[in-house]
Amino acid sequence: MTEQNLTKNQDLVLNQLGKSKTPMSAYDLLDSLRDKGLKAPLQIYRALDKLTEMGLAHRLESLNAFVACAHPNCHENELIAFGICEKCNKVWEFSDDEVSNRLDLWAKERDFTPVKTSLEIRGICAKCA
Amino acid sequence: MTEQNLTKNQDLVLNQLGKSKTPMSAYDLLDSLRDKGLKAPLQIYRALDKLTEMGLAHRLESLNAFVACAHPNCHENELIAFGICEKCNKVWEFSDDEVSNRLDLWAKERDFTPVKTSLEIRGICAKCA
DNA sequence: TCCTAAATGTAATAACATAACATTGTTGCG
DNA sequence: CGCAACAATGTTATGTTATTACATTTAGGA
Repeated sequence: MTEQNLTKNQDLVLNQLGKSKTPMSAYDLLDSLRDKGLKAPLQIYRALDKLTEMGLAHRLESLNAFVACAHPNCHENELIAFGICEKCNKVWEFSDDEVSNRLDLWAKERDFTPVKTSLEIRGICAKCA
Repeated sequence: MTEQNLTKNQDLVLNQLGKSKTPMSAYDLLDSLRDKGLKAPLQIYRALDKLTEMGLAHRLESLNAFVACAHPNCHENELIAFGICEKCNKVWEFSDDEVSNRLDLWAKERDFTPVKTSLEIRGICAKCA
């Protein structure tokens, strides 16, 4: 079970992320959750830290923003890639074993121990083209 | 020839990046270049924009920092990947056709038009292990 | 219960990035 | 040459993202 007990703030943040069709920054989240009593960035960042640690949310490095995991039961350790439409801001989450393998190989050849990989394809989606 | 004529600020920034063994943030660069007359963040950011556009420098999204291109004559359009040691901060720049192909395939299948892809493996290098 | 670890609340500040606008430099063309 | 057009620069102010520090509260186990 991935749905371990979330704390109040974590639950608020994850829910808000889940409702959004596009990535939200920490400050977007803060604005949406003010009426739920959240007042400071740190409350958001702390929740996001835990959620990303648990694999329930992901950080998009190239946007400084966050999304709820599209596959809440996904294996935490595999490489997750994102396609991001720069027009409509929608995000596609995917993974590709071939890609994972090639990157693992690169790492093995150099005795490099991967901790966290980010792979983000920014572009224009079919609908927006 | 990739070494088109750089402007004064671009040249200063690229040189400074080239000297550094590790990525530098825009503000790191600003601090290093104050004695050369640079005073404002925007001067740095503008130079970096052009340099990355030309492929002479790269932005590391997961660090909000920049490096000089390791292969100044590299083809601009191919996918560039980075290994980043979280201990010593060294960066390895590489590319992998297999990975590129898989990502191209993903995009083609969805009529997604890639604009810029970032691929960053953060971890611990052999020396730091 | 009592202790500990985790989570929370709050204020202040640090780090990263851009907007707006005035000025200067460069290029090419009539 | 002289002017137009555009690129680059300089400067101030401001916007956005993220963390430090420290006090307080909560939840769960011995």
